[in-house]
Amino acid sequence: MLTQIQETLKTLLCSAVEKLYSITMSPTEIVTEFPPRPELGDLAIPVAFELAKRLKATTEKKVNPRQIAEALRQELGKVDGISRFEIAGGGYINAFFDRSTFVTKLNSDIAPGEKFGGKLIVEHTSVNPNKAAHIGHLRNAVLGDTIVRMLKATGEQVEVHNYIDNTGVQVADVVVGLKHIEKKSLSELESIDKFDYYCWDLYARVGRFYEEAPDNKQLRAEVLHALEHGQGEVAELADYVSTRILKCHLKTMQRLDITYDVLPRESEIIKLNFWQTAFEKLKQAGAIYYETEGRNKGCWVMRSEGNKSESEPDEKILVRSNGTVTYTGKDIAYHLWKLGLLELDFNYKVFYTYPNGKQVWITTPELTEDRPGFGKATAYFNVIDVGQSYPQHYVKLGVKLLSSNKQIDKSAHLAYEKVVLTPRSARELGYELGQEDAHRSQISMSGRKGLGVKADDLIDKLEEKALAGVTERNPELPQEKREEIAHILAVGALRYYLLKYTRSSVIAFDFDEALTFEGETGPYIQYALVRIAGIFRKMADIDVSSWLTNVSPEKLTQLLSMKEEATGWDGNYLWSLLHFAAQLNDVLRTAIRSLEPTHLAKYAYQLAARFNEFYNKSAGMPIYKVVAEPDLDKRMLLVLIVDYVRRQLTLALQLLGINVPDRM
RNA sequence: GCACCCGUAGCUCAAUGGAUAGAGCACCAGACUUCGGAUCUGGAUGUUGGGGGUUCGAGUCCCUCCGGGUGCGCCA
Repeated sequence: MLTQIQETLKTLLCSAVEKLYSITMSPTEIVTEFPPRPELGDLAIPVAFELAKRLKATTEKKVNPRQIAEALRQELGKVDGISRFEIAGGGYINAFFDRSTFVTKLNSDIAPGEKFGGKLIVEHTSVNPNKAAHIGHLRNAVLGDTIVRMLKATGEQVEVHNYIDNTGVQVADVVVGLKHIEKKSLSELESIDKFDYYCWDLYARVGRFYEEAPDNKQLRAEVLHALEHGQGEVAELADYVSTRILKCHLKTMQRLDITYDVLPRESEIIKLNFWQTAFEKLKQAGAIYYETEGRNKGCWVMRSEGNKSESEPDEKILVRSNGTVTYTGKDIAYHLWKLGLLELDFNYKVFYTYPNGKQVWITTPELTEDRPGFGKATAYFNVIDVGQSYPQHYVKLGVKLLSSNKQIDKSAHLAYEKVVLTPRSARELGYELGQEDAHRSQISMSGRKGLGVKADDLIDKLEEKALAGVTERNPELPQEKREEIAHILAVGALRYYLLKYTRSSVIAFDFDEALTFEGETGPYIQYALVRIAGIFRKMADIDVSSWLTNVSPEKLTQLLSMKEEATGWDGNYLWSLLHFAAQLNDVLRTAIRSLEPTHLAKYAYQLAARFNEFYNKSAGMPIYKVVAEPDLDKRMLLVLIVDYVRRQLTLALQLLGINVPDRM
């Protein structure tokens, strides 16, 4: 309903603006906001400020925004669903809704906004398959997964990729460790439990191994060389490592309800010569240059136009002087494929089946019959840490140079900042701080050093703590049920923790903060819904909808605006709660526009806080006792409000990938 | 040296160029014969790092300085 009113007003204002000022605006250009205080109205439109600016620019005349607002108000006249307009402040047009109409038309549907259209590819997680995932990887996966949920909710077709760099240095290093430090054969690996943890430690040992003797690093080059050809014992070992670790990662992410559609591997990109085709296309399009002199002599490079200085042209090497292709080169080839610009396709096979039956596909070197139809997207979104902005810039530049499709321009690098450790959390992990680190406020996690909070460890701790709380409060529930609830709470706590920060904010990981269930946390929001569930357990067979069709608009309006001294009933207060609950769709649009799930997370928390406040209004003076309210109309309205809050809040949490228990 | 990000309450963080800059944590004091206290109410904390500019309006945009982080690989 709220969204409908917004769209109606925007459209009407566009024609009013056209008529009065001969200025053409599109509805999307008209901004609406919610007034800071409810007395000011239900919707504020600052369009008069914008018009004053434009009029000044074209006619040189200064016009008072208030006059413009007043004229627009006259032109709008009477609008359905709006009881009146007021001009406020410097020139806001504030709309007051017809409350009874609004209440009868409440719905919890996500209204599709401006669609991207076609298929969108979201790539996230993409952890090197050589060790256990840590908390930083979780930030990536949770961000990506939430974006996926948001886009799908608005009706977009989304394909989820998790890119697997199975032939890179990191996998090679673990292979060096297995072969030269542990001296393990392939058959001996099978019996190792928690293989990702085992490799976590081994990887750190390899780092030290390289430092012990400079010659040891030669071993890495040998392994990498073997991986290039993709055959032999070393290649088999590497394939075993990356495949088994990948399974570990999938299971870890599955704990947080994160799944993928397809797992493209670097080995197949190499084997199928994606780069060769991409290379030819880039050359034909004049997108890359062969350097004949200078420090990059003998290399093929891509230049970033308009952003180069005399001394150091801004460019990225795609082909080295020895003829080998860089990672960025391969990434460009992969992205050309993503967008259907390569005329080549992978072979696929099913890699893993989730408990709900959903299948994940992986690319494979064998020829297969299956053509699941991956790729050929209109735009891509890459969730990759901010440190890779430079190569990501060239990836986008590359694909744009090879396509005239404007939609591709909407593709984006969803850059996010790292998760780092506070010195305290590093010590809690048993890490001895060196002299340099001791002064720092934050300490980077490092796979090479084996320093980091492993994802599964953290989830275990959260579940353990949640279980203790659930058991304390619900001792009568069977163990299995309590564990199920504890899991839901743990996921809620973790996902909210990772989403409450904006992407550009560095998260300084702290165990106490991550493990709390009080205050601004996921379980706080879940708790509000558990309380609501409690209310409805006591009101099983209530029929609000038939009441709603029979109650008079006058009565509804009265209930939602009157203030009773005797009982404390405040209709305006209830209206503002309802109004806030109706803002979900608006918030979702903001979150998608900015590709910033934080907006949604903060909103969910605020809505839960509003409800908890409402719930506690019964303290001291029993004002809004839903179950015990003696007056039928009042009781029905309270049920309606609580039910609406429940629907909207549940939806908001679903978008964040957080489930709701009925008890906790 | 060049580029990007950050700097907001004691701490951790919010705030599509809009109305009186907000939350959580921590601290203190409170909350009914509970629709569940993982909750709520109250307390007080701010020259939004400094300075200049743009405009009806700046935490937000521009310039500059200070402080912190990251990138600027023929690594991935």
